[in-house]
Amino acid sequence: MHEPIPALSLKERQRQQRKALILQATEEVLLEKDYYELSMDEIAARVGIAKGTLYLHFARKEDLVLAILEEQLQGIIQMLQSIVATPGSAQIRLEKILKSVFLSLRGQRGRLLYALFGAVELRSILKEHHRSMFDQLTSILMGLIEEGKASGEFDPSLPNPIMLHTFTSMLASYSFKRLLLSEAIKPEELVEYVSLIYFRGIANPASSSHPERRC
Amino acid sequence: MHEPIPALSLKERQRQQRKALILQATEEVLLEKDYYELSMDEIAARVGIAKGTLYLHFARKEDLVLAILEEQLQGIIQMLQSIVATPGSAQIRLEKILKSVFLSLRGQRGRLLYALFGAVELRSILKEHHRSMFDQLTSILMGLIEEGKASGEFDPSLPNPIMLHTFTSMLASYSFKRLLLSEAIKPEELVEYVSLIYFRGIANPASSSHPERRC
Amino acid sequence: MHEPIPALSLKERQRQQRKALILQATEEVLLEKDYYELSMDEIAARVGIAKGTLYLHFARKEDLVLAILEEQLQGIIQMLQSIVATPGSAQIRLEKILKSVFLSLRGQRGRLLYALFGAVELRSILKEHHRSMFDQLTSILMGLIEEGKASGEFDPSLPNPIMLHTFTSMLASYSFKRLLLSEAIKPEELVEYVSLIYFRGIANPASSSHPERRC
Amino acid sequence: MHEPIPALSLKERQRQQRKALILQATEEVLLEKDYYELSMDEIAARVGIAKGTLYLHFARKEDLVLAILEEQLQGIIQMLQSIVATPGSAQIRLEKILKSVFLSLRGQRGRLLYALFGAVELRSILKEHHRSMFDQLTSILMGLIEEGKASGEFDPSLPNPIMLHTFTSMLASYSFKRLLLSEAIKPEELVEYVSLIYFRGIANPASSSHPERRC
DNA sequence: TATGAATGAGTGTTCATTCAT
DNA sequence: CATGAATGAACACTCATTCAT
Repeated sequence: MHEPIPALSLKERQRQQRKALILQATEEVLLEKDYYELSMDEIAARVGIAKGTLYLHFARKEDLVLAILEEQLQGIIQMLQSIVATPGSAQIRLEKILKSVFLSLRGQRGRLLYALFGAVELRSILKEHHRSMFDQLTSILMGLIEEGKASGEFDPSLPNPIMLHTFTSMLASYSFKRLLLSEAIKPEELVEYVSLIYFRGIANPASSSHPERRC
Repeated sequence: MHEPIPALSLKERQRQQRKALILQATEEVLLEKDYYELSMDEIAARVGIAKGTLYLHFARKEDLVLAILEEQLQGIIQMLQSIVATPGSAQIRLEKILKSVFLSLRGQRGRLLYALFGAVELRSILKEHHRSMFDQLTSILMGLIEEGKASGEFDPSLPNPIMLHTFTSMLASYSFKRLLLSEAIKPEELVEYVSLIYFRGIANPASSSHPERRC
Repeated sequence: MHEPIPALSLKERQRQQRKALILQATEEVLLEKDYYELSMDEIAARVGIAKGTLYLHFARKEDLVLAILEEQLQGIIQMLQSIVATPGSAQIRLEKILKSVFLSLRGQRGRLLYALFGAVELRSILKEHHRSMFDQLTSILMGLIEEGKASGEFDPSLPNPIMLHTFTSMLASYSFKRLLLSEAIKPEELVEYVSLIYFRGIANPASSSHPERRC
Repeated sequence: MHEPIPALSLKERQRQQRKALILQATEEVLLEKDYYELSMDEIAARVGIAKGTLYLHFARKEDLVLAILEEQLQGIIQMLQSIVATPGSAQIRLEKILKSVFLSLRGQRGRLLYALFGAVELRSILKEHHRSMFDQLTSILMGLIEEGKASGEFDPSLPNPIMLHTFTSMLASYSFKRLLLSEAIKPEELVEYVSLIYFRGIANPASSSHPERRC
């Protein structure tokens, strides 16, 4: 009489487990093939379940990919939040974010995200569906930028959206991705120089925190 | 009576016209769908010709898209070259390039290029085929950057590839594209601020050309 | 309660049934059209299933036809083997083979085999794939011929390959096929005379078994 | 006023020449590809004329192939007739025919004929169309057989159709064709042995012309 | 007359989705 | 609930044939 819930939860837990397995298998495949080459057959085979079973968890192929995107975005948001919660100036924390993203580019997560991003950019259905998560993402970064402005680190004459989008341009840059994957440069080095350019570019000219600005 | 050429040209002109119509229709569709959703049936229907006719002009779907990509890249390369040939400092010319690209983003050309770029990223076949054009493109920009370094405009301590890829990150940025398409900002304004950030970022600290660096 | 097999067999039986239906329909069509005119659409329509279903059983059109060829060749090989295992002289058994083939010519099997044979001759892919079955087939006949020679029935001065191929020329003769299908002659009669010619032709002149050779 | 015909003939001659070129090109292609791989495009290209022009000479692809078949059959008929007109016994002349056919098997004519034969056997349209030529062909051979019977060379108890079709089975045998193309045996040798078998098989037992029949 | 661009029905094959078991 | 056989619309591509020039 105490808890019918666990009994339900048991099934539910299995269900979630199965769902997680499907997502995981799909991610694996997505690292090898792109969205259009991804087939439900292959996913089912890799999970070791019947194709029909996939549809008990995800009504459409799209939903499956959407779920992965959501998962990944969630991961990024968490990463951002944990970095934001870190002590240090806005610049230091933005640098950490840059570094974290660039370092992830060679790993699964990074490659997966770019793969998804391509599909997301192209397919408006996907685009619409995650506006809120993207908004969350940008508002976290925007918070940091505002902080930096408030603290006098950043140039107050620059419009925030531009500072934000310039930053995200570099975060989500195919140019840098290619550069990193070509192994022509190490992520740490790239972060260093890109930060140098960006933060010099948005630095508050009135501030004396940058040695090269001193006389 | 002294031109056998026009007679030949008549048929050829019609041929080219038809080809242009196909390319144009394909471009239109590509603005709505991506490469994989693009169907030869739809293109034919939109041009108003039979499907088989498409294949008189392009042996494979790939070739059709490749032709568009080539055309667009050619256009960009020409744009870059004509801007590079313009008088002015490296920075001024890079700014012109930025402006030209951002201004094009609302037009067909810009959106088309982004659409293709997505596909290009995904399909290695396309990637291979146009490496030389991409190389041409980057070497033009690299030339400007080297010029700017030689003239003392740009920070000599920054590695050229990083300066280049930071620039292209902004040129080919989905963030800026979205910002512009959202009509939240005018291209001219965006160019102004992005230039401010980038060129401040890469400016030669030893140079006194930038008023905000003076004491 | 001691058979998990029937449960498995149920689905499997249905599967095999469906497969058999497809093969049968394909055979029917192959009696009317040749390999190139055979269309997956028509087969599906004739079986009364969707086109896609065909591909659950045969990955490619080729495989479908190959399966039929294999089936038919297997049947012939078994027929040959069972006749070879029969008592009697080599000549008697070769005659039985001739009779069996000629009798089958009016039935599906015979006509089907000729239809396939045409395609086999033309398409090297099919040719290669079944070389071993053809080899098996000829080696059975060759065995009989060698037996006949060893027993003194056949002329030892004739090269075996020629005796073999002369025999198969008559077995797989379009001329005889046409003659039989024209109903101008009964298979039994044809066998009788053709045997007379062939075995007189290859008879051992030194042997006294043939009355017409006696003085 | 004497002969408007030559003037017409000039055009007509050109027309026939063109037609011959088309036939020749088609034959060339047919030696490489089979009927279904044969494309009107390729023929036109090889002749060096426009595809539409083909249709001024042959209303359908089928007619073109039919014309070649006719041409080839005509050639064979002439060959048969010229051999029949030769002095010698029926057997000797039939042997010449066998030799002539086997020798041609490695050459263009032979291969072409087999290629056509495959298509002809399968496609009833072609089959119907040339019944008369086939009839001519068989009646020539039948004539020789009757001659041989009349002269006492051949066994009078064998039905003529069977003697005829046994002969054509060997003439048009895929088995012998393969044997010859495999270069396992020389045509002359094959003719020798096949003749031995066939003519021994159909020999008149009452006749004393065959040494091996003597006591 | 000769052309060759245009046609469009037809091909084999794929795959997300459904549903009877 | 899980299955996987069945579906059928969709796809890129081909080619004999037509016909305006």
